[in-house]
Amino acid sequence: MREDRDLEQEVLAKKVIIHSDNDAPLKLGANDAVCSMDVAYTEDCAFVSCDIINGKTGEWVNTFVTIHELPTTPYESGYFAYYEGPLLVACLEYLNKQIKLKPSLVIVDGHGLAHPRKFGIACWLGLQIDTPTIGCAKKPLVPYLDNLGGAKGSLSPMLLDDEVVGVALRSNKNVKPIFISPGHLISLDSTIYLIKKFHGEYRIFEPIRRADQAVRKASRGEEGDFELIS
DNA sequence: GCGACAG
DNA sequence: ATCTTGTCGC
Repeated sequence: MREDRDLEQEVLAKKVIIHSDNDAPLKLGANDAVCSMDVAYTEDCAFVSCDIINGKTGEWVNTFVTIHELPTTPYESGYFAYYEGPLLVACLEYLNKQIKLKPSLVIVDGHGLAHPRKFGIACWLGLQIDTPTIGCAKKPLVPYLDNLGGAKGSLSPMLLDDEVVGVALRSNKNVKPIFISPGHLISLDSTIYLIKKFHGEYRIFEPIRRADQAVRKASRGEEGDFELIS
């Protein structure tokens, strides 16, 4: 009964497309929307945020928050996509209908390839929406080489049976690393390049940080720099 | 064997 | 994820 989902993840993982670092990098222009998403939960509903930045300049465009019913599937490490994934899809579908939003890249709070079966939530979402995705997590799920330098920008590979499936990134001086990995339709090099490019000045990737602030405020009934859609 | 385990 | 204040340090 856990074998089923493992098998399903292994099957779906084969459909995931990770570009080679030798392939052309993902190019983003001023008209490309880069969306970073997060979710907050209350006792009776879930709030999903979608933070949009300009794909060329990285400047903030807008942050939307949508409200949904709580997931019925319980959260389990390794099966995060079954819990939170459908909420992300629902939010994006809603924004597609309401404002014709079509993301060129989606960055999620969780892992992509850097997952025991190479199928983190970023991979799952990428397949669902047929769009490039990146996973950007605060804790590792697979081992990483413990040789990270202390300087901002230092990297060390995350390994799954000798295969590099992501990197630990020292996102700022003297802070714990964050963990990034490609989800779908992107290479590891492009993943690292884009995360560094849009990262900002704190430990957490700035657009994800904004998305987090937006949903937690919205879930508490507070106002902020976001549009609550309902 | 025991605990830890993305959010 | 969520329950939660001040405080030390860069």
